[in-house]
Amino acid sequence: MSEAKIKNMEEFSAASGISRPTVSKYFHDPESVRQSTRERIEKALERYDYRPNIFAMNQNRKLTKNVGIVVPLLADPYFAEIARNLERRCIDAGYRPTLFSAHGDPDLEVDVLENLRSLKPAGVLLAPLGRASHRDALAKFCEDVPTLIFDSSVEELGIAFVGSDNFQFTSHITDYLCRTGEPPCFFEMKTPANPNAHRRRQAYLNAMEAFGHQPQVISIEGEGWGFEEIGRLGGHEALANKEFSTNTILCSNDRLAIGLLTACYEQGVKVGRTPDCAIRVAGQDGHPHSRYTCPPLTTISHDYDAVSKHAAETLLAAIDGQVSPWKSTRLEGKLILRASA
Amino acid sequence: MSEAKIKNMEEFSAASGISRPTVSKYFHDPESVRQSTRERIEKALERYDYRPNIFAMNQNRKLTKNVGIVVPLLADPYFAEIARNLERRCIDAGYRPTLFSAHGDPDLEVDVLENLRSLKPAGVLLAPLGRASHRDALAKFCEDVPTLIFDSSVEELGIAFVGSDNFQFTSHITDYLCRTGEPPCFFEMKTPANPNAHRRRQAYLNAMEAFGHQPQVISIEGEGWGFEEIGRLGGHEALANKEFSTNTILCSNDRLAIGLLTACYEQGVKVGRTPDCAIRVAGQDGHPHSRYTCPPLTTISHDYDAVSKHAAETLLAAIDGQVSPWKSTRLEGKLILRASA
DNA sequence: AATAAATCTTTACGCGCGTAAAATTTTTAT
DNA sequence: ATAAAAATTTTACGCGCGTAAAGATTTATT
Repeated sequence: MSEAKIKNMEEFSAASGISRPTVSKYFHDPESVRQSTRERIEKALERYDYRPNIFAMNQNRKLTKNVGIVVPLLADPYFAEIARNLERRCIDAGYRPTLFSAHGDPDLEVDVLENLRSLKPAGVLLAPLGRASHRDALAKFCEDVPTLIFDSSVEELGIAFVGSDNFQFTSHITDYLCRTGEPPCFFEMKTPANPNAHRRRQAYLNAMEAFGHQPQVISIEGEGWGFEEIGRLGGHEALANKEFSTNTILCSNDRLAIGLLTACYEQGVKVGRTPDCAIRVAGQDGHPHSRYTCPPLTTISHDYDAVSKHAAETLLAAIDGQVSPWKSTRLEGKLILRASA
Repeated sequence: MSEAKIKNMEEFSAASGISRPTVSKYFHDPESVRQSTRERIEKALERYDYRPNIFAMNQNRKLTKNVGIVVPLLADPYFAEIARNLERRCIDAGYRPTLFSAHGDPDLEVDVLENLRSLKPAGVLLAPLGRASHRDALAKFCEDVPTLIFDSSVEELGIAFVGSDNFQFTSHITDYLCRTGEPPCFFEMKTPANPNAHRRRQAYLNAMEAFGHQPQVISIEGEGWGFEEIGRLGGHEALANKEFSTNTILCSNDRLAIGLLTACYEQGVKVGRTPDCAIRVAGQDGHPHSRYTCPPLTTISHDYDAVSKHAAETLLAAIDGQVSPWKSTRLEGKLILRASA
């Protein structure tokens, strides 16, 4: 394939017959050079597999092509999935995404952002930890780097927020549950990591009132990001104490529901919507795993594609100079009916 | 906190009263300068929050402090978990890890490695896709960059291999299953993505022979990395055709087992080790999710900590110049007894 | 205290590329 | 064909730091 080794842009420009500044311009944006020039460069690119030194590039460019993607917990397949989606969109747009996880730790979140700074990113897609985040550090970061907040909003930080409409989520699934059986009680963490949880509780209360039903919220103890275990332990306790006033339980999120399902199993409580079942359980998020619980989990799913598309497009537009006032976009979810409720 | 802004090492060296080359030396390795010098630098570091420009550093250093961590599928919590572990160890050792996922796609795997090259990494921790990997591209990469292969080995590539002892895994759990009930049949993918699967099948066959039992392997169709769905569909088919010759099923891995459990549920087949259950199901891997299946999954778990510790230490030692011949290390797993078998 | 060894300072160059300015060439418009 | 506009080439400098070499200083050794 390739002939003699090219070690820098100087040599490549000689080999391609195009001056170095023009070659540099080409690598910055291939569309910025005349078509005949572009063709000559690309022909040379096929002969020699030269690629500009990324460190030298980034050192001098005012604006790099780096994009940071930061999620609270990469071990959660929900975030892994959305991160994958965002990553692809950035690459396709000619950027270099780098993936970071706060691993559920607010201090680490700050560390990650601090490290990100040194990459001089053109922009950052950030899903904050939420309640536990060090708000001031996030705010300072957002001032310095164009940052789009997704998944869970922290006030009006960054250039915009893109996420799901938690009110619609909970209203919609509460409505479904009310129409198909006993009205649900609401199963949640007392001190949730994520502000979306509060919206969901409120939406549940609103919906129940609108339907003329008596709401019941079961708030369980537990700290951190081990939601399944928290749901399992809380579920055991709630079941043992017969805290559920109805046979239908709407969980604040799918991971909590997964833990609750395990607790139900361990207590011999049969879950499902058939007559032989004792209770119905539903989740919220459309977690990648929700299809494979036993019973498969009825849930309301994020529109992964739409959220990540909107998030990536908004950030990249802002990077390209499109200034617009801070805006919050919340997309609707889709009900996924399965055997659990 | 910080006083006047420092914008480069020149200014910082002036502020700290230490010459720039010595400061440079300090940032390369703080231990390489006299203690009194180190203290003066670190005192200045507290006053001014200067950090060397990472691009300028990497441009000139023969060896960067970058380490790549590449996994086949980050959306799989098993890999997310081990990646997190490796990441931490690299950071603690003073390196800058960057996380990559091939997202189950061999072409992407090559792209990732190609991109990694431009980061001039001091070393790479690579869990290859396996069977589908473009072997030649991996081999070429391993020649150019110190690469430690983990999780699943591809011949004798890289500086070493660290993973789990699949023979021990399967022998051990097969032994357990034989001692506690009917001997198991083996549930696997016909064309597994991962070479470990072949070892496990072979170990199953060996173990069954050693125990004097008739082995039975059920190889199901399915391509790609959607193991749960493959296991579910294959499970449905095997159940419908009554292919299982015994009431005990050992799955090649936990994700397959999770899918099989879902199939069992959907067919009304009760899983567990109590008398009222129709079959027992066991997995292999100690997948983070295996605790929360219904019933919770009996499995044999990787020693996550030991594997990542050994992997990171081996790579970092090699980076530090410790040359040693290629070596394969396979660590034993621990049986985790739960309700499913 | 004298010598050797280790460390630091000074000086200087190079890495690979971005980018600015002026001169030149090519393309487009009139 | 000619002028104007657009693109390219030439020339030159700078980015922030690594690193080498020679000399000066500090520390360790006897």
